[in-house]
Amino acid sequence: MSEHEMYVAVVDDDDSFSRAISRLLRAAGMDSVVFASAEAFLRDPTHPRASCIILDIHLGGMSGLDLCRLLSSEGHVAHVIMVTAHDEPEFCQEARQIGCAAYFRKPVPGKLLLEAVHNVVNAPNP
Amino acid sequence: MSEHEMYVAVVDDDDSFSRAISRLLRAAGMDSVVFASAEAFLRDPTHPRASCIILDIHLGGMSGLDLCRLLSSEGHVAHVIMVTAHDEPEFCQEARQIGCAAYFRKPVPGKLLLEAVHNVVNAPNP
DNA sequence: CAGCGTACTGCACCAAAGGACAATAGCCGG
DNA sequence: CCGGCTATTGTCCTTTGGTGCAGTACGCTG
Repeated sequence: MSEHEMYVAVVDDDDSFSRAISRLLRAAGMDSVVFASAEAFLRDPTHPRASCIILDIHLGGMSGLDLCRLLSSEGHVAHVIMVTAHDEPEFCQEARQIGCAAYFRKPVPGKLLLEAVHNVVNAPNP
Repeated sequence: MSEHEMYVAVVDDDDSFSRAISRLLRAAGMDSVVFASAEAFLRDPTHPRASCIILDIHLGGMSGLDLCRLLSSEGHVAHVIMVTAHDEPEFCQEARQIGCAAYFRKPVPGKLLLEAVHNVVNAPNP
C-alpha cells in the first residue's frame, strides 16, 4: 500500500476471519489493513485513511458498536460494515440506527461483502 | 442474488418442500431464500428485503401465524402467502384476518402459487 | 548474519445450495 | 374400472464457497 492511499480496515479479533477477508479484498484489487481490536485501530495513525471499516461486533475490549459510535461522534467519515458470528437482531437494528452501511452474519458471503464494499467506497460520504 | 434486490422468502421446516418451492421460483426467474424457522428469518439481516413471504403455519418454535402477526405489528410491508399441510379452516380464517394474501394446502399447486406470488410482488404494499 | 515474527499463498476439509432424476399420488381418457 | 400421464416431492450427487491449517518468504532486530 502506498503512502497516502485509502484502504479498507478490517477490525476483528478472529485472525482466521480477518485473513480470509483480507485475502478476498486483495483478490479484488483493494488494499486492506487488519486490526485485532478497536483500540489497535484507533492507535494507528493512518486510520483516518480508512475509506471503509469492516467491523466485528464482538471484540475484546471496546465493542464494534462502541467504536462505530465513537467514530461517528468524532465526525469520522468512513463507512462501516458490521459483521458478527452470532445471531443478534437487536445489534443489527442498533447498527443500522447508528448509520452502518451493511450488516453480515458469519459465514460472510464474500460476493455480497465485496459488493457492499464497492458500494460504500464509491458512495459519497455519509 | 445481489446486494439490494428483493427476494421471495420461504419459511418452512420441511426441507423437501422448501426445496420444491425454491426450485419452482427459480424456474420462474425469481430469487428466493429459504429459512427453516421463523426465528431464522427474523435474525437474517436481509429479511426486510423480502417482497413476499411463503410461510408454513406449523413450524418448530414460533408459528407462521405468530410471525405474520409480529411482522404486521412492526409495520412490515411484505406480503404473506400461507401454506399448511393440514386442513385448518380456523387458521385460514385467522390468516385472512391478519392480512395474508393467499392460503394453500399441501400439496401446493405450483401454478396457482406462482400466480399468487406474481400478484403480490407486483401489487402495491398492503 | 542468525533468529524471530509477521504476512501471504496454496491446499484441504466442511457445509450449504443447486441440479438431475426417481418415485408417488392425483387426474383424465378409454 | 384400468392404464397412462402429469405434477409434486423425495433423494442423491455435484459444485461452490468459506474457513482452518501449514508451509514459505520477507523484513526486522539483536
